[in-house]
Amino acid sequence: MARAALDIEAREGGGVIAVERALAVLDVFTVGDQSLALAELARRVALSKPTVLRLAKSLARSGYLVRNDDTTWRLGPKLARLGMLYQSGFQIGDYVQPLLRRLSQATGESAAFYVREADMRVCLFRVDSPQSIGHHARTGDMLPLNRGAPGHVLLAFGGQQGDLYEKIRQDFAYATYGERDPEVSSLACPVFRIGQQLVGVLAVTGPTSRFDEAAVARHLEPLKTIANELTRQLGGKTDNQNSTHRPPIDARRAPA
Amino acid sequence: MARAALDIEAREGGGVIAVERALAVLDVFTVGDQSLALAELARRVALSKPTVLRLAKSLARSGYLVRNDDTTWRLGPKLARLGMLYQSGFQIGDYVQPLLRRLSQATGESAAFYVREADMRVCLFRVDSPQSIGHHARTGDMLPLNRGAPGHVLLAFGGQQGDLYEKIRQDFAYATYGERDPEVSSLACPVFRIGQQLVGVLAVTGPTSRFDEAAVARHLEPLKTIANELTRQLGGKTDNQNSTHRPPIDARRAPA
DNA sequence: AAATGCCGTTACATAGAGTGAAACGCATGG
DNA sequence: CCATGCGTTTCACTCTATGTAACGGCATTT
Repeated sequence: MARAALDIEAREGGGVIAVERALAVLDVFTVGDQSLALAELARRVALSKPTVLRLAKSLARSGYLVRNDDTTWRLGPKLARLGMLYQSGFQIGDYVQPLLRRLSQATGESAAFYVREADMRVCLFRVDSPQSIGHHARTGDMLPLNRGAPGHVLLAFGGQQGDLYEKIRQDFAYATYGERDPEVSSLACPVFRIGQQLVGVLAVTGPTSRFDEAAVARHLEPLKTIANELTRQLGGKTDNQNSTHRPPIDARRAPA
Repeated sequence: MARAALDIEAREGGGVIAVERALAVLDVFTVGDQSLALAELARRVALSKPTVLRLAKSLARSGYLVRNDDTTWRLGPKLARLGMLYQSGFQIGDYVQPLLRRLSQATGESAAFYVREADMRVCLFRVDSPQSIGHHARTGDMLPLNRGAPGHVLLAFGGQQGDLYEKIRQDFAYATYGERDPEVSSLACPVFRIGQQLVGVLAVTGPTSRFDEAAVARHLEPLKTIANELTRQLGGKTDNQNSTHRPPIDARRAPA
């Protein structure tokens, strides 16, 4: 038997080992690999080939993998369906997507919408700028909360303690310059729904090379305007100001 | 033990029962249900509550489900990531999406791109018209090949026999009026890549009420123009005509 | 107040499912 | 022509996955 650490965790966590192994097979697919051979899958998940073959067969029978004619495997269409269902469960796509397009057009940069998911942030929607370059976050990407402007804003309006987060709660905005990825900088604003509950953050993202403080100052107004519009559409109250001026201290928002 | 028919199939197919059961748990989520209770999941997959609880725990540990504070379950962010990877594996999104927007704008209807996946067609990309109404296909939806214009066109250029398909191969287009869903009509054109290999079909879709033969005649030219442009971008050869006139018989395309 | 029903969860004994080593035939390439 | 690596099948063994039963909590009903 394998006795891998992950198996023990699965069992002790009250889970099913075979299931987590199968999901691990899906997880080894990354942006680079369109199709993977059985032996390659087995190597990446550190399981025997017969075991991975059985798991892959079951994944394929359910539409989560597809077996190519050359016996390699690729991800299956069921994942697209469920990915859309995950997205649409938030019931904000109809509002967010058009505004992302406007935001991208107004700033000339890429625009994205992030939600918090446990101790991570997920890029729920994204509109690429025509001049988009390099390695940026894609829809569905999971990134850390403590790196990058969107993450910090999510933390701030999730009630995080600290001077930095106090300041973000006052400004209703935050910018980072190459913090998570040296080549990527971003500016983010919170979005609320009815009851002033945090829904997520709207962000403008661009390459650090052209995304300096002057650019941030330029992008702040359209971002705030559109974030406020989104907040209004979702039933939340706006912060009554969308200029680039330092906002007055606003105590309406209480940490959770 | 359960001895369900699906379990026997899984085993005899050389698969892993527990895995297919877990995937069945994901499959019970549909557009309506944002979050589901454990008991409801157990009912839908016809398994005992302890079993489903263990499966759900494993699904959640891997990010395929999320446990809400009220102990209900919803789909997890990993599905969005893998759904995007499935899409991007086709390496056509950068070309298709802008053209779908143009097509939707030119016709005033929704536009979609379908690919064949075994004996089904999958809506790989979709751009909703501003006047979109009712129940239409969504990105990731799996639909039958033998119902609806996109399905028939995929069959035709997949080499299907029959007078109907011979005609579609001549016209490079086909329209259906409420065939799959009485309220939905559509017009579809094939798209090819290098070597004249079928990539998928471009389609215009609208409510049957306003999608009559006159509308199809109006939409045919922009659809063909944009389908040809896409084919050109993907390295395929176009059919040398994009008018609404009956095309001459063209024998370049051989059934697979 | 008591009772009922349904929820999510835990414990446990048992059946049998999942497992990997070994061996197979088949390409591929040195 | 051998060597290597591929996908696949077989098979005996172990331990995993399973459902029943029972628990406590929470509404709603009686």
